[in-house]
Amino acid sequence: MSRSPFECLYRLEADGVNRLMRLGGVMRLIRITCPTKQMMRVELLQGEPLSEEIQCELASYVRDWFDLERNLEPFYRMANADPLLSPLLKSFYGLRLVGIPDLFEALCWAIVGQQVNLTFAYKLKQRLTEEFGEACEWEGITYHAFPVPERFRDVTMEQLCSLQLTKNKARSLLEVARIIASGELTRDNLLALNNPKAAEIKLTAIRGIGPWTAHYVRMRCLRDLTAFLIADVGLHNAIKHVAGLERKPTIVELQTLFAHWQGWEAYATFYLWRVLY
DNA sequence: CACCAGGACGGGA
DNA sequence: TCCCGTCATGGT
Repeated sequence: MSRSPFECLYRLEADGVNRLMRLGGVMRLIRITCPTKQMMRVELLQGEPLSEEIQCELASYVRDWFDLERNLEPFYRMANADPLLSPLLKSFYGLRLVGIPDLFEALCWAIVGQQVNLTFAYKLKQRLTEEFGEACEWEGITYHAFPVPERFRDVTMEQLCSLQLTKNKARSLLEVARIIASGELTRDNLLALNNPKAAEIKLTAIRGIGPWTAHYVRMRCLRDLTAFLIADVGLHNAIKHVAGLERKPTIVELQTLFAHWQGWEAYATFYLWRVLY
């Protein structure tokens, strides 16, 4: 969670994380801590108590966010026997693939992250969030939530470009907002396809969404662990670093590696990314 | 000023 | 289908 100091959608504080999120149509501020290694506590920081139904919704969001239902033993068995991954287990044992359960947020994050360094990508996300998202203040800190797609109905390309998005990014963000707001594209639809390739085809049909973005969304939102970011510059650099190479790996070398990670490509990628920060 | 960054697209072979 | 030039914009 501490990966980026520029993260604007949650705040780390005293061994826990605070986050503003929409629950049952209302913005609520929640806090998550781990009192013991076996327990995660989710509490409400302000407002009326949650109904039982909304409590369940929140619980399932948190389970999804941190991939809590996943049995990682098979991954660790595979990684232990892998020369590239086994050293990572010592440092990151227990790390789960942090998700982005909201499809619109995941797509936007991937779009702003295309071909720019992460520092700048975080800035773009922050500008979008502060400009169009909801916010609340608690104990002197302002918390922000990522905007909902409906918020972009009357937003123009020029507005987005003034936040330093490129024209292509502005255009595809507005298009994504439109088709999600209209119900044309939903996370449940993509999951119901129950077919990674079909989901990829559906996503890449959108202008501005290429293979990298589609796999990124499969990995972070649809929780498809076979997603592989073969063209990801960050992954290339991570492998170069871990393997002690003088150059970045070739596509063929990457294909060989991914072949060894069958079924856990996304976790391997997520663990490798960690060495960069 | 050059090169890089968690790419996408379109034209041509 | 595959390769390659081009676009685009802040960081370092």
